[in-house]
Amino acid sequence: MPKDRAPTRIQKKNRAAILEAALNVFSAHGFRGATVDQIAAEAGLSKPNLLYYFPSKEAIHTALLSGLLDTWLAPLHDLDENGEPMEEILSYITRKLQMSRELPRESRLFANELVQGAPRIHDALSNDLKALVDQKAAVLTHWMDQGKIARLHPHHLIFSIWALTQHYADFDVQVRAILGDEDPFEGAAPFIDTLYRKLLAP
Amino acid sequence: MPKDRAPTRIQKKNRAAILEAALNVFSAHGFRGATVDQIAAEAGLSKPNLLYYFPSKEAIHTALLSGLLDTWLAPLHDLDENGEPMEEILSYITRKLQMSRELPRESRLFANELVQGAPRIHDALSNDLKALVDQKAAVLTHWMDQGKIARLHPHHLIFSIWALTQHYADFDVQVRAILGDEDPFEGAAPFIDTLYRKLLAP
DNA sequence: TCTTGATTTGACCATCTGGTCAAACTCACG
DNA sequence: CGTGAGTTTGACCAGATGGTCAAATCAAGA
Repeated sequence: MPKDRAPTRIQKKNRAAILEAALNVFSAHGFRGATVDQIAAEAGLSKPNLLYYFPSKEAIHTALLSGLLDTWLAPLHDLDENGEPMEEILSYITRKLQMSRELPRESRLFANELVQGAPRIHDALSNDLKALVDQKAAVLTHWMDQGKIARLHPHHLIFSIWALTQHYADFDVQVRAILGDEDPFEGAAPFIDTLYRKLLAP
Repeated sequence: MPKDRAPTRIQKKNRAAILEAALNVFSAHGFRGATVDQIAAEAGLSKPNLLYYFPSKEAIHTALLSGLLDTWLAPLHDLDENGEPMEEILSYITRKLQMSRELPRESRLFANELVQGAPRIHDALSNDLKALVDQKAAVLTHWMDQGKIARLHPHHLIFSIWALTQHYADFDVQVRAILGDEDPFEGAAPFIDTLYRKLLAP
């Protein structure tokens, strides 16, 4: 393990390669289904070499998740209470759907973790995530009080956005098996947009 | 392995116990994350004894999935083209949400399989499931043509129902971490009902 | 009760897996 | 170019895991 100085060129390159490989492998097989050998091979390193950069399989997983959590929650973070309600929400939805298209591995990484009971990120859920969602739920409620959007359970409104957008990344195989050649997102974008325009109309 | 005669009392009991245990373990850890020892222990059998009833771990998984697929798709199957459109759809949604509440293990079993690319049920998706969905999509389209419900992309309408209802089973930990003590389904049922009433109103 | 097939198990095996370690190699810089 | 820190690896290990097998035990019908 290198000293705690500034990371060298090689360290930066290899750490990045490992995290990239780990994202591929963990998102495709889950934590237990992934093997260190597989990640090492995909990163172009030997297993001992990989373990020179991260002390354990768990450490890679943790680094990956915590590094991506911010990215993953950024769109919700950006929901601006001073913006135009309808526009803010629809733009949040658009960004989330875009992330499902462009970052499906990240979506499946979290999906894998959550569906198995989130053993490694339970704390982040009950603390950071809950706080963020509660705060944004308050913003939504405020907009409802003002009559800017229809009155709905704010938490379930947020859940519905997550469910509808992430479905296309998480269950990609199923969606594609059913749609055949049709591009899922081509139809999903207008469908979801229509759905929320109707749902939120005051 | 017993002969292919009618199963004995003991065979029935043990096969059922194994499938029940396997449902617990596979739904909580995914295929690779589950171990035969764990399933055997949960079924109250020794590992060799379990392998006397099923030839391999994979065989248990396959038996479980194919045995549950019908149950899982029954509500969609029951969508009646001769029924009242709005009522049919809302009752389908209600049944799906109820299944999320009452059969969360089954939901997570399929979620685990799907999120990891459905390596073991890919065929069922592209054949049976696709056929069923296409057929029901045609029914929905017919109702739209008649002006009984709003015109929407029928496949995405079905996806949205799956996403919104199964979200509560598959991502249960997350939902509960955010809602705290509040019962998720208490709020989910009216939210989803309202959503589809607004969405489908012609 | 006896017999035969069904059931159960302890012991065992090959392979996989996460992780270690000392030795070898490479790189940057004085 | 020499040197010390940084990097890489072959060999190895302990425990987990899926699966096998012969022998022992059990159950039910003749």
